[in-house]
Amino acid sequence: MTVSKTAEKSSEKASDATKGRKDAPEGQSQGPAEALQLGELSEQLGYVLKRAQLKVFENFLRCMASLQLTPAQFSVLLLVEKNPGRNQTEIASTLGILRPNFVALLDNLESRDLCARIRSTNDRRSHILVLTDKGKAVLTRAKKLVATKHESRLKELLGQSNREALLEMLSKIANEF
Amino acid sequence: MTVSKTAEKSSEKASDATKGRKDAPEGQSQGPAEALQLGELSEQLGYVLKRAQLKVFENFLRCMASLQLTPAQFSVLLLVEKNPGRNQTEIASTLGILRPNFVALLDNLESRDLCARIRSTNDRRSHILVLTDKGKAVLTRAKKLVATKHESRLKELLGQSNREALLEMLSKIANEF
DNA sequence: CGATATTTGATATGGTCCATAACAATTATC
DNA sequence: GATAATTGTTATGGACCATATCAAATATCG
Repeated sequence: MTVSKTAEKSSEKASDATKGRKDAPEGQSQGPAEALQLGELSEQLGYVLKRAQLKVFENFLRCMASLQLTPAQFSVLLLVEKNPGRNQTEIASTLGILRPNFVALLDNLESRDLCARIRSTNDRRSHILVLTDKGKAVLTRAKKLVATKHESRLKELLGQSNREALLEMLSKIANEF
Repeated sequence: MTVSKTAEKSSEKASDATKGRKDAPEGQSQGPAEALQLGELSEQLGYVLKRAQLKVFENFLRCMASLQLTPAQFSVLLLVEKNPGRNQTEIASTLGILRPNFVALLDNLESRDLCARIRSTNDRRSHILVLTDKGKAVLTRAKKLVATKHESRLKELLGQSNREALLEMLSKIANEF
């Protein structure tokens, strides 16, 4: 597995296909070469899954470039909007983020005035999370960008019914594997 | 998005569902609470994709515990077996691994006598990669483990035809998104 | 041929994300 | 009221990813 993000950044130059290539000079085999055979790799769920995930995140970042939102940040905003009044531990753990790592993420959102921590009066240890007005506005714009530029691309690529089937299968894997 | 691996390590203890919970004590709303609403998050391709990917890798590592092979290492062995005589740059770039990062990965495999670097006689800059006998044997066992414990679980979960459809869609995303 | 550019493997380095331990403040438990 | 547990936080280390740079070897081209 392991698929870096650089992978195919247009590349070309080393893959000119027609380089200076003498015809079988020495003993060492120097066949037509060029493209490698992926073989069983293309049947490995993990390999394909990871490659797809990287591509999707890459595309997501491009779509959100104007709002400067990462997938993680977007998911936090979405979850806080849907579940107002929850504290950091609840939001973080739902997203699978460990509390220590959630601090810097929140610091960022708060410094940009997208999200606010409010000391709970019930339990003065915890911080209630809420979206600021700016946060709500940004999230609204973000949703539109995702819908029109990101998720729409999926439908275009797979078709509506396939898209739903894909999401369902992935959810099943995420929850029951 | 962002889904850590710790996420649900059996957890339970804070989610006892029936803790000491007085009935609406003060002004601050303290409803039944408990489970958060994922909302639109569960419809986000990136979110579900990442969660599924983490689960699959997690399961892969468990299945390969006896052989101590990571997804990345397994993919290298598979690709070297299928494409003997290729150098580091070719193998690495096919997997989307940058050459600098490929060095340590190979060092590991070579130190375990699974893979060997051979100076090419054609081009003495490059290292031809080959599997050692032990590498071939380990890879054979690894394939069996993956087939019987890992990929088999997919069929069990989704069914054969769905599994194929899933791989096809993921490949499409990986290649055309 | 010989000077220059390119390629290959490697090192060093920094960034990001993930995971654990530990702490102060607060709250729960007994 | 003493002890345990929880919350947010800091510090820290590991894994992975990306860039710049290097020496050795090769390719390119005048």
